[in-house]
Amino acid sequence: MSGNDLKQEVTDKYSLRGRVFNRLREDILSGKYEENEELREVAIGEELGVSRTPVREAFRQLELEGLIRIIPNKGAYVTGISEKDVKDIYMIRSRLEGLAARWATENITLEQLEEMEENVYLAKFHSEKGHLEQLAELDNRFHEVMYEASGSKMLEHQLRDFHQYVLRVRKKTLASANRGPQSNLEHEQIMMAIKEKNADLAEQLAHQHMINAYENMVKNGLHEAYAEREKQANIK
Amino acid sequence: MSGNDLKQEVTDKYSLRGRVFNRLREDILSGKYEENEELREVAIGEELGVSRTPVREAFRQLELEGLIRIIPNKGAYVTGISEKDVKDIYMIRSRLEGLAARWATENITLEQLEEMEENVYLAKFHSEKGHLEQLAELDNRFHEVMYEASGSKMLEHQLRDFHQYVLRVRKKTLASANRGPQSNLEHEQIMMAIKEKNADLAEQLAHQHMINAYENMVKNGLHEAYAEREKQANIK
DNA sequence: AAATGTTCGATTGTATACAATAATACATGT
DNA sequence: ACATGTATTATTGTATACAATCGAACATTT
Repeated sequence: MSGNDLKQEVTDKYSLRGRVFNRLREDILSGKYEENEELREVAIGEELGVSRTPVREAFRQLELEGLIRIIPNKGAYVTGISEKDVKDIYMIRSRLEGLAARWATENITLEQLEEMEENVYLAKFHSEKGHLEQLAELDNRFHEVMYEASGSKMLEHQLRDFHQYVLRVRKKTLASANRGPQSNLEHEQIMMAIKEKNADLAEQLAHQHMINAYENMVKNGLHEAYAEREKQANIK
Repeated sequence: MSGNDLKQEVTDKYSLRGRVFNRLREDILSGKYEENEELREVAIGEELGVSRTPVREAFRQLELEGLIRIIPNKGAYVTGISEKDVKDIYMIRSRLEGLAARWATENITLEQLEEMEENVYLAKFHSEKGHLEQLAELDNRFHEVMYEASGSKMLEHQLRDFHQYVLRVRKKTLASANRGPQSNLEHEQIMMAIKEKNADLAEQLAHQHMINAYENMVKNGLHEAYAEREKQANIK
């Protein structure tokens, strides 16, 4: 590896700590633990059949990932993500996706470009057939390829981080069936700009693509999802 | 606190783990431990008078901060930051600084704006007197205020992370005395754009400001600093 | 009854003991 | 001499024991 990441991945999948970390992350992102829920070291340890040590170490990492908040001598609590945070992330991402598109224009390999083209083509097919799952998968993959093509581990990592982080919110809003075709059309335009080596246009399009995605999310009830959450929290 | 950070700060300064973390971070950033140096748990523990447990937990956090790399069952190694990484970070920062300037334009308070004005004024004074240290301090502070004024904890945290990260490189390059006045002039322009509520201009200026800072760094021997480092590594 | 101590249990923080792993040096066989 | 296997040792990984801290319930005082 030539350059080092700003943030390191947790690659150690097979140590107990790694397993605890991955499991907890998944459970938090999937919503198994709800916001502000307290995580107790022994309870988690017993559930996964390990002692407190690896659990504690996993906690420390989850804290830096922003998934839990540790109050010294008190406890670990699942963090929430506010409506404004979501907006901020999308706006930040819009800038960085633009940069990724620019760099991809400069550095993309033939294979990567071909995968992009195929992606757009396949998405068009699944879109017509109404295959939402495949469409979501292709959407993710399109962005992944662009990140890789950017040739910047640094940027790639940042964007992946953000992407994962907002996954929590995606689950709260409706899967928007009607955004599929439009989103794919935008992918196609980005891909074409990259292919034609028009970095300025690629950046601009990728930037707007993310803003459109956010606005679609708002339209599909981001605010309502939060209001609902508020209400339920008050009941308890 | 309304919104949560994407990445949490390590606030726990008074636990042993917090102290180990902060100490190690400082030592790595200051260059006490060189690139690829192995950090042994017992050795660090003895040096700071603590057992392995808090050291290990600090290690796990430093890994996610990207300052060390842990290879399972093997060891913890101080990570380097490549020449390309530095460039990437500056380019990413340029985008995000631009966004921060935009949001600052929308959200800045009177107090914050006044601090910016005072900052620029003071910097002009110290620049004429050749007070490099105060100038560097004011430079940092200018950006800090802008981050705060952006009103986005998310963005603020990202930018602070990047800023800290490149501090390691700053030490390798010369302090550029002649950039001072130009940099402050750019600050003034950014401040004026914010004051006049011209968000587009503020974003554009802040963006360019960071690119200029990077190019100045290159001119002042970033590449040479790396070449020198290569050479020394080969000798060993 | 309200405010203030106080005790006790639960939980986190740290140290230490033990297990697993990896690297090194050495021995052995070809 | 080279390759391969093996013992040794240093180091990390995990479990557990003990200390410190916090909070809730109860007791005490006014």
